Amino acid sequence: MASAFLKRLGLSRQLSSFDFDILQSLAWSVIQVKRGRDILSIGDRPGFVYIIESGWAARYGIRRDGSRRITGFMLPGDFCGIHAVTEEPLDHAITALVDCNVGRIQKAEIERAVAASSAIGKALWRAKLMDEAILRMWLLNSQDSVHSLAHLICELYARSDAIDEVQDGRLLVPLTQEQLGDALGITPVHTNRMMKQLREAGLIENLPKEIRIANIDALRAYCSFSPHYIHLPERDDQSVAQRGDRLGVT
Amino acid sequence: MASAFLKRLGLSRQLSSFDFDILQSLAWSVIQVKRGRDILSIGDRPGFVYIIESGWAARYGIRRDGSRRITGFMLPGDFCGIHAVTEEPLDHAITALVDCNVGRIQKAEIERAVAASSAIGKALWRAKLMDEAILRMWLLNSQDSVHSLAHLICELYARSDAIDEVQDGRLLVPLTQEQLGDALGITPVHTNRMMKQLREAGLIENLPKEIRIANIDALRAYCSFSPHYIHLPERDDQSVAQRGDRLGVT
DNA sequence: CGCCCTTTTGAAGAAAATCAAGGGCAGTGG
DNA sequence: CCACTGCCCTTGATTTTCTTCAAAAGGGCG
Repeated sequence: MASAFLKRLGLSRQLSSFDFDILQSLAWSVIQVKRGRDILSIGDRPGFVYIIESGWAARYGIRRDGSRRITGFMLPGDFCGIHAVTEEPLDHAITALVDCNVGRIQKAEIERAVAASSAIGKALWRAKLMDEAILRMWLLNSQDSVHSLAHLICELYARSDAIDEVQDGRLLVPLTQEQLGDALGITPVHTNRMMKQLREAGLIENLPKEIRIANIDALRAYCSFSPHYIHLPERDDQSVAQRGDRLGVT
Repeated sequence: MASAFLKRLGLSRQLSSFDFDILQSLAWSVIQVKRGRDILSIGDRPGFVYIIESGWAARYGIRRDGSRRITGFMLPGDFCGIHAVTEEPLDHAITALVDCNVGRIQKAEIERAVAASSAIGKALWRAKLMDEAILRMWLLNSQDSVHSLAHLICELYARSDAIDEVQDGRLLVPLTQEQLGDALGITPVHTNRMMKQLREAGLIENLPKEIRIANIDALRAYCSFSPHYIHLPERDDQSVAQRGDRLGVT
């Protein structure tokens, strides 16, 4: 079974080895999705749950005027299509922001796993509640663009960190300014200016399609980011010392 | 058991009389919450699931600058505190927008019901997915204030309609302009001006603490509202004729 | 009656969108 | 190898949208 999915659900630390055995017994397959292609489209009734194995994807909707709004990012281990339990057609689309490997598990397999272990059901709930908490935070945080941008970067850092995709305190965000703007609800031009502000404040470094965050603590302080709402095991609780060692800090 | 909750979960039309029997056997109590009081506060680990029996409530968060952002409305039958399954503290608060009667059911009771019937578990999933769909729509729709406001009113109309709180095609929204503004992320002053625009366009009538929508179809057309995303049985599918009769339309 | 809350309106200022143009870099093809 | 092309980033100038500050009017209630 998909390793990213196992890792993601396992983050809750509520799964037993029995639960992992069940998850590993699920039949799954992998598809490759090129950057810019949709993984799921509006109106789909997939029958599968899709899991990002590698790459970044996003949920989005299109407005009346044709503009796109990204309503959430999907990192490795995140899944979509779980709405299939309700038989409803999807009300938004999912697109690959970079080339992705995407795992698929049939809905019936998921239902089998949930029936076999209430802990797995709870882990799925927990992941869904995290999506919801992030959505609420995007709304709460949509006041001024610079801080929104900083907060979004902190979110992506925290989520990447949870799945061990942060190296030496540095995260590469493989997104264009247009993609970030679509997530913040601002224009690419304005996104650029806000990036410049963060850059000149010494909070991020950025190159084309890359943002580097060297000093996450400063960035967090800048936008009052507190990772609790994401409900993921925060590394800095138990291993801030480790990371400090790696960075040669303190 | 709480009648509003039964009605709400029953909207999915996937519950059998067996399921309703289970729900009705759940032990519950009712508390009264005055307008302006919190039902749940940030950091709470409630142990109960709370259900609005009557009145309107809202989820909200407080920003660094002290301003409030409403991230969702709760109408009769809607519930909160279900996050308790994950043992996480609440990351936002719930407040009564008007005087409310609120039912409480112990978490363990809910878990018993879910264990006894997968249909009940699915109904809870469905309700959560509706919350999420609404959050996504708030983000998608946050482009220009007039249309956002119109869209929000359409949402509240659709949700009220689903629980039979629309009379003769007219809905009374018992919210102040400040409360609406907190939900849209705009100032009360600007909310007022946007209301004026809708009023002068003949789309709504409003008095202090009341918005009347006489012609919902015109309002929906104005902001391109389509109720599908709410995933509630739309009345206009099966009973448009009925409502038309009541209104004397067609 | 007087107070508080809500609504309403005006005027000035800030934030973001829009319009427009130029530059860097990678990949493609001659 | 180099020119061309497309995509992304960057910057400036103007306009629109929303906020902020200020003030006043209406209604309900002790």
